[in-house]
Amino acid sequence: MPDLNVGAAAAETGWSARMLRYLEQHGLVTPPRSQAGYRAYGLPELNRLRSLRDLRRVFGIDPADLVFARRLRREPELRRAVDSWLAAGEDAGSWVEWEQRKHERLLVA
Amino acid sequence: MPDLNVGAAAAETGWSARMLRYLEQHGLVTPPRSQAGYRAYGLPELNRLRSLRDLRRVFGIDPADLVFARRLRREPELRRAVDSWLAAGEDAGSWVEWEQRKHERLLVA
DNA sequence: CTAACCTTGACACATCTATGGTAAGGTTGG
DNA sequence: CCAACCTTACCATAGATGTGTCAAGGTTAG
Repeated sequence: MPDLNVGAAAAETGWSARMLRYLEQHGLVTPPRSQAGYRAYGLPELNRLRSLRDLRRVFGIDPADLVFARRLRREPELRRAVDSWLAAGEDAGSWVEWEQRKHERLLVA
Repeated sequence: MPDLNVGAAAAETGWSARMLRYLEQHGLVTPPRSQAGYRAYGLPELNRLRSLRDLRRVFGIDPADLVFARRLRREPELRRAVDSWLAAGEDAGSWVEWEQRKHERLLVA
């Protein structure tokens, strides 16, 4: 099976040609180009498009989420910051939070 | 220092009272409530609000990003799916992709 | 009791996202 | 050479997000 142009790839994967260009613009699926500049979707890109569609259907995630998830894995500082921020929120009732709060507890009670 | 009401916490952290309620609505900073239902921001919440402000300033992330990052760490299936989808995209020029593409390469060339 | 808080809920609005369409022009295959 | 693709670059728009403000009513401190 040869590479597909944007229209054929759209028909094949259930996206619109417009969205294929949109996804490329955001770096999510970037097919190589023919010499004339035509997008050439091969097996890797087609699989990527299909699984992206599944991700959306199953988990309800949108392209912006993927873009952010990519930032998380490309920027270790961001990842660490976000991760520790979230971790601090999961410890409701933890020892640290209890220690931090007990003063106010006394004052409020 | 006793707990702060929403207005005082806003003044203290640089957010607006409106945004504090908004952040609570999305589960990002959820202070305990007084008996009358007043939000009571203690040290943990104030720190959380300040660091959230820093996260935004330094990395340009918005609340929606945090909400999604929280989904990533709470839903292992989602995390695995997103992670492997992204991993598949980072291997431009990898062996797997080269293997997958060489057929089309031949046909297109 | 009153002023100054707080509560929820609603309306408003700018901005961004996701998507479609359309126009002007290049490429390709019969 | 012509039909049917493709390209980029716009304009439009429905829905979501982020934020302010206001109204009707409860709470609290002096």
